[in-house]
Amino acid sequence: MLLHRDIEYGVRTAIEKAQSAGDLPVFDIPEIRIERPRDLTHGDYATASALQMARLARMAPIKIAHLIADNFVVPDYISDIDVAPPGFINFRLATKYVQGIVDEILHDGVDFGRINIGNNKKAQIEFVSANPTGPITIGRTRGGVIGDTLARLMEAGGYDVTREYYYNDAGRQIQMLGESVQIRYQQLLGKEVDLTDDHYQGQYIVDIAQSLVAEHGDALLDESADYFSDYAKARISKQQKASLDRINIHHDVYYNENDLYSSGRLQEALDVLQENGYVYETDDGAKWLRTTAFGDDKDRVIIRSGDGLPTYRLPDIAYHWHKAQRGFDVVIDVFGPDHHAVAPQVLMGVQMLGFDTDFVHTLVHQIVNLERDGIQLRMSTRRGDYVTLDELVDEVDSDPVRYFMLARSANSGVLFDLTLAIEHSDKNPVYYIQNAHVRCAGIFRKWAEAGFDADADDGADLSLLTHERELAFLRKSAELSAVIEQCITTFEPHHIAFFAYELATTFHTAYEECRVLHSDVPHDLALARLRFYRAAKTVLARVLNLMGMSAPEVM
RNA sequence: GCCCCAGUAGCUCAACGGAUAGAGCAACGGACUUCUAAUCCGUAGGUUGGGGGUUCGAGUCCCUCCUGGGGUACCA
Repeated sequence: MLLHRDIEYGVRTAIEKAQSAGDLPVFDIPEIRIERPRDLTHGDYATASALQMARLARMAPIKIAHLIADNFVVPDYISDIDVAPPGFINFRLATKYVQGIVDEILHDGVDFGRINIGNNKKAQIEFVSANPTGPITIGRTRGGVIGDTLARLMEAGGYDVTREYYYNDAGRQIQMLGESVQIRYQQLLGKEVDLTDDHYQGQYIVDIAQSLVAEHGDALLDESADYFSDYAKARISKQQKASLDRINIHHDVYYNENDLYSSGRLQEALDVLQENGYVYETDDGAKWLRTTAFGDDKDRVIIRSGDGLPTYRLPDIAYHWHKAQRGFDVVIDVFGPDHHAVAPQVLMGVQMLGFDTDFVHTLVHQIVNLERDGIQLRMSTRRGDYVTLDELVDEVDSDPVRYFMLARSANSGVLFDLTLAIEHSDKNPVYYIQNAHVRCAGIFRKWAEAGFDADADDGADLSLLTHERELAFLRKSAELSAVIEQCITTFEPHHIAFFAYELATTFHTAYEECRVLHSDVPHDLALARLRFYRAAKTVLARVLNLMGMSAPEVM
């Protein structure tokens, strides 16, 4: 249950009651925000709504706060309500309720924290969408982690989520890919040909050419560049999927750009744009989209002058047009900083086609830099001098990649510390968090080794869980639903990473003082605590899973 | 030039217009015959880039300037 929603409802009802009794003047009640105060002395939940309403009510905020508190019907999960100057209202959870969170966790298991704000609405998240012209880079990796984590969170929030990858298998870049492989192939067979600056320079192109030589010898010398591009993109795409699999990222739909051509959808989009009067042609034969009508700086070319081929914008517009037609309630595009400028233009195009684009949210993230031993690595995407996802996973493993790519606001850059990421110590948040789960597992191992029944904690007396630190962990656990909600409504999945760390901190402090297998712990208390650690293990695993990370039994 | 992002503790970063701006690392001082010290407890550290404004209340909103990063293709 989302307690803050329930409290919000209670506050609203209290205000309405005070209004109808004539104690408060009648006004439209503004949005009531229930917060989780940082300071424990301010309770578990708090609201500043009395302060916000002071002007509307033309009354002192402290007086309004008291009226709300007096009219608030106290649910059984709340033990205390305080009014604090200048007009805050603080709510404290009842200890019995907090103890009962153990049962709630064990009952819900891997679904703990699940909420139904999505109501099974259809959501589509497009992420990674790297061109099949090279390996997945660390920049794309970040988009992948952000997109996949948001997908997991939205599933936990009751959405029907489709993970989609726009597979760019047409156009000039693919042409360049084919030529690059062809030239390398010819070079390997002794021909004197050279790459131009527009071609792909990476070693992986040579590797692909070498495979072709190994398989076919010189039999492909008369093949067109298309042959080479078809081969290369299939092979690169397969490798991209394998790379993403290493960090637990999988897509439900690969949407091929080529399909936009073969289905006629691209032509249809162009026709409708023309019918709607948003396209004009210049003397050189280029066709322009009148994006200035929607506030753009200048109009944009959608059909090139020389060969009459579409620029990337037209298929992008046709693709998003199709997204609008496919009936998604919400569409999220996860883009890197190199694509952020294009996004508005695409949405303008969709609007020109007659669709409202409010259902689309563009989530732009900033770049990733690497540092090792405190020294930042210099990378340049041009010349193929970049670090790939595979190299990163080879060096630091999957879990640190997932965590560090996530644990920053998308608006901030990530400075990925390669030295820290592989460090097995409390300095490394990845191990700090996972170790909490390992410590739980350790208790159950020792319990079994001591010869006790594995399920001895069934029906344990949870009212014995009175240690402040145990209760603090349970309070923190109960915040998971609100964190999931926050991540979804703000499109900011990084909050779950910070929550995971906070959860681990409250765990470790409890673990320090609340022993199970210790001679001076009474048997009843030991059973209650075993129950507690069973719940803790469940929550920790749940949160790690939401982040796409593993929950190890031993480290 | 224009657009986007950032500027918060020595460093890396949080903070849904609210209470004394928080964590981690680094620094300093403590705690292991322990269910894993891969941990815990404590101390210190700030004019939230500058200047205006809105508000009962601004790191957060508005204007302006400065600095850094990214983008500004008939490539995607």
